[in-house]
Amino acid sequence: MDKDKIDKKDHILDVAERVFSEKGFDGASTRLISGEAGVNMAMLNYYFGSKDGLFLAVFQRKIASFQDILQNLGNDGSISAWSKMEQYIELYGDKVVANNCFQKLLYQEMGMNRGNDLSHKLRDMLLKNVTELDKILNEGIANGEFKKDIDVAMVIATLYGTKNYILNTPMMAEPLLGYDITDDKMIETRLKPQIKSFMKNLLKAYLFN
Amino acid sequence: MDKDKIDKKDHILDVAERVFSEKGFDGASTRLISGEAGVNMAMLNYYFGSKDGLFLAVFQRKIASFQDILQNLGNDGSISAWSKMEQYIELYGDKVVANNCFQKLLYQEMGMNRGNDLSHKLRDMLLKNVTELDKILNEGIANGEFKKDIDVAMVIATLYGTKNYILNTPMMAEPLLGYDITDDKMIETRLKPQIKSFMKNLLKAYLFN
DNA sequence: CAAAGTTAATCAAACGATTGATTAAAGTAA
DNA sequence: TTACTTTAATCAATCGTTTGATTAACTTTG
Repeated sequence: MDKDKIDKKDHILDVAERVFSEKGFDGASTRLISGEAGVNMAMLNYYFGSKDGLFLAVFQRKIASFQDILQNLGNDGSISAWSKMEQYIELYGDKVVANNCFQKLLYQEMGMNRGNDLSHKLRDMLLKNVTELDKILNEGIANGEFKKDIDVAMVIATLYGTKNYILNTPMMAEPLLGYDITDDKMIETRLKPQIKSFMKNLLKAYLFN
Repeated sequence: MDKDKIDKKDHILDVAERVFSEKGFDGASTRLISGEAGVNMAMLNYYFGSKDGLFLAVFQRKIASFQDILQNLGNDGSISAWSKMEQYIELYGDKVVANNCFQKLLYQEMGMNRGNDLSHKLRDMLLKNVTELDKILNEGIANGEFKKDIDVAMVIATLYGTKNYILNTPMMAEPLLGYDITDDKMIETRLKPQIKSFMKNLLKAYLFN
C-alpha cells in the first residue's frame, strides 16, 4: 500500500543521511548507500533520479522542520532579551543535538563551498536563525539589558561553533567530555543538559554588566 | 638542483593542501591536483607514492610546526593561570588563523572518522594542546583564581569551536562579521584581533568570580 | 467470475566515464 | 655514459547511471 512506499523512501533517506555524514558526498558511493539500505542500486535513481537528487532529498526532508524553530521567539516584546536567549538555547539544544547526524552533514556541505543552489538554500535557512539571534541580542543591548560593547557576531559564532565542535569531531570531544557522545542515551541524559547549562552560564557571564 | 626538487614538492603540497581542503579527500582527484599544480599526474605517485601518501605528506609537513605551539606555557608556575590563558589565545590565534586552509582540512579529516593511522596521529597531536589547556584551567581552579564550578571541557570546546565555525564555514561567518574573511589582509587586520579580543573577554567573564 | 491489460516496484547485468596507479620511452643534468 | 625527471599512454577498478526483464497488485474487459 501507499504507506509502505513512503516508509521505504524514508528508510533510504535515513541511511543516506547517515552514510553521507560519515563518508562525505564523494566518499559515499551509491553502491554503499543502497547496500546499507538493503535495496537494489537502481532504486536510488528510480526514486530520486540521481545521486544529487538523493542528496538534495536528504536535505529537503529536514529543512521544513528547521526553518520554523524560532517562530515563537523574538516577536513577544513582553519578555526580556535574556529569557529569549534562554528559550533559544533550550529549543536549539533539543532540536539540533537530536539531529546530530544531519547537523554534521549540514555543516560539512556548508564548509565545502560548492556553487550549488543547495548551498544557497542551506545558507539562507541557517541565516534565518542567525539573524533572529542577532535581533534578540541587539534588542538586549538597546534596552540596556546587556552590555553595549558585546560582540554580537562572535557570540553567535560561539553558540553554533561550540555545538559543532562537539558533535562534528567526537574523536576530540569524547576524551574531553569523558563519555560516549555517539550513544543516544548519553546525548540525552548528559550532553544535552551540559551544553544547555554551560551555554547559559557562559553567556550570562559575558552579556551582563 | 636539489633546491628545485624541494621547491617543486613543496609547491605540490601547497596546491594539494588547498584542493583537499576545498573538495575533500575523495572529491579531490589526482588529475585535478596535478593539473592545478602544473605537473604531470604521474609526478604525484613518483614523489609521494600514492594519493594517500600525498595526503599524509600534506599533514606531516605541518604537524611539526603545530605540536610545539605550547612548549613554553604551563611549565612556568610563576605566572598566573589567566595570563597563561591569554598567552595561549594569542599564540593560538596567530598560528591557527594563519593556517586556516590547513585547519579546515584538519578538522574535516577529524570529523570523517576513518580508522586510519593518520586520524589517530592527528587526534594525538591536537589532544596535546587540549590537555595543556586542560592543565592550565585546572591549575587556575586549584589556586582559587578561577571559579571552581567552571566546565573545563566546554571551555575548550568553545575556544576551538568558535574559531572552527568562522574559518570552516565562511559562507555563514561572512554575513555575520560583515567583511571578507577569505582575504588574507582582512584576516590579519580584523579577524585575528577580533577573535583574540572576544575570546579573552568571553573567558574573563566566565572564569572569574 | 475469470482472462487480459495496466501499472509501479524491483532486480541483475551492463554501460560509458572517471578514478588512482603503472608503464616504457623520452628528456635532462652531472 | 649514468642517474634522475618528466611525459604520454595505458591499466584494472570503481564510479553513477541505464537497461530490459520480472514480479506483484490492481483494473478493465468479456
